[in-house]
This record gives sequence, structure tokens and C-alpha cells, in this order.
Amino acid sequence: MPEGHVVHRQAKEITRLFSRQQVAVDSPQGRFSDSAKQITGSVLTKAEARGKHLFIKFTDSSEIHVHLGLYGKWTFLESPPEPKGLIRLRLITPGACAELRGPNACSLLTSAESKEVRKRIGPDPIRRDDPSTTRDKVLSSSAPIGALLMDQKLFAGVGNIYRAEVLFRHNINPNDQGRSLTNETFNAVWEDLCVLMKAGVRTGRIDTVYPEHEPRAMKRKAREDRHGGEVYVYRRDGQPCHVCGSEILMTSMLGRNLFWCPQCQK
DNA sequence: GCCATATGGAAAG
DNA sequence: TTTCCCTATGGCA
Repeated sequence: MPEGHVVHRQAKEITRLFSRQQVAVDSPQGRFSDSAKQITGSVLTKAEARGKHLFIKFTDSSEIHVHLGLYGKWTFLESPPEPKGLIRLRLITPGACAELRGPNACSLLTSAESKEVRKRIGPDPIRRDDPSTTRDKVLSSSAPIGALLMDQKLFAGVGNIYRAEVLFRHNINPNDQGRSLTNETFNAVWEDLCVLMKAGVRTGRIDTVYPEHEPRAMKRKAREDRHGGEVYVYRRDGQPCHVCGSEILMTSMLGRNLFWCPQCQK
């Protein structure tokens, strides 16, 4: 259930554990069996993330493409335990084991097919990709910025939490049209995503609250939430805004819950 | 045990 | 715009 920062961490971990090694690949659940048989025993070169997509590369230039979707999860272990639950894919070496459960996508691609997938992925703030095409599209779009931020072709790796938080940090109403933003505001938002998401890669949690706004009493509770960090608005509906005290609201946009402060984000 | 929910995205209508 | 897929978990009875 990750946003881009988690996928980048997983890419690093897979590279660290498996690169330049022969890897046994299997699929206890069965749905990846044919591909696993094809690739097992190959040498893994590296894993890399593009937004929320993960590509695990092998020396023959084929790649396993993984997208976790809402439920997908990697588990890293020193050695493979008796398979428990539904494991789509396992990577095993003498020293390490990675288990993948519940991904939205998991398939073996040729390098040509991988190229096609990559075309659908826009600039990624964590990689500090060039945002100029995104800027052009956003600044001329009539779609709400809250929707544009979820478009992976525009902001690869941004998910529901970073969307809500970055809008709050820049006092932007989620319903504002993309073209209502100034160039400066767009640049500030993009730069902020780079900083926030790279911090997320380092820490493995999403922290977006400036120190001066951290309410002592809420620290513990916020930290216990699933994203692991402290936030202004995400899943805080009904609670008071850390900045102005207004009640945080929840509405639906693109079928996802969107959280925002009606006072700070007019 | 049952039900709702979840940081996503593609396909169907 | 709705439906569907993939799986685990937390709250509640």
C-alpha cells in the first residue's frame, strides 16, 4: 500500500540483497509459475523504481514488473520460511528471501515490453526528473489540481497522502483548476514533492508537518497511523487543523478520499 | 467470525 | 462513473 517513496526503498533493498547473484524464483501461489520457471536461476542485475512501478532486471535483459496496487506487499527475510498465505513471487538466494503478496501487477517482460510500460510513467520527483512537460500540462488544464496530482503520467509516485499534504502545505484548494496556479506555485509544489518524498525514501515514513506546528498531544497518535509519520490533513477529518483549528474535512475526488482544511485551503 | 477499509489502477459500461 | 481485482488487518460483535 505504498506511495513512490516505499517503492524506491524496496528497489534499493532488492538490489542490495540480490544484485549480481543467481536467484531462485518461484510462485507458491501459482499465478506467476510459468514466468518464474523461465527466469529462475538467472543473475539479477538490479532493481529500479519509477514512480510506483518496480522493475527487477536480469542479465538476459528481461525484467519482472511489479505494481503493488492497494494491497501489495513485500516481505524481506534471511531465509524462506514455510509459505504462509498467498505468495505470488519469491526471490531466494542462500542469504536472503523476498516474498511478494497481493500485487496489482507482476509479470515478466522483455526489454521492449518494459519500454512500453515506462512510457506510461511520468516524471518522478524522487528521481528529480524534469517536470517541464508536467508544468505545461498542469498550467493549461481545467481539471482540478487534486485530480492532476494523482495522474501518474504527470506526478509519478504521488499518492493519496502526498496529494493531500502538498496541497495543504501550499494553501491550495483541491478543486482549483490546474491553470489557476501560477508558475511559481507549480514550481514550489514540485520542489516540495522532491523534498518530502526523498525524505520519505530515507525514513520510510511520511512526515509533512513543520516542527512549529507539531502538537505535542497528537504526536504519538499520528505516528501510530499507517503511513507512520505526522501529517496535517490525511485521515484527520473531524479533527482540528494543526494551524488554524478548523475542522478538517473529507470529500471524495477520483473515487478516493481527499482531506483538506477549508480555512487554510480557500 | 464478519465487515469495512486501505498509500492503486485498469477494464467495463 | 462504476466495477473489479489483488490480500491483510483492525474494529466490532
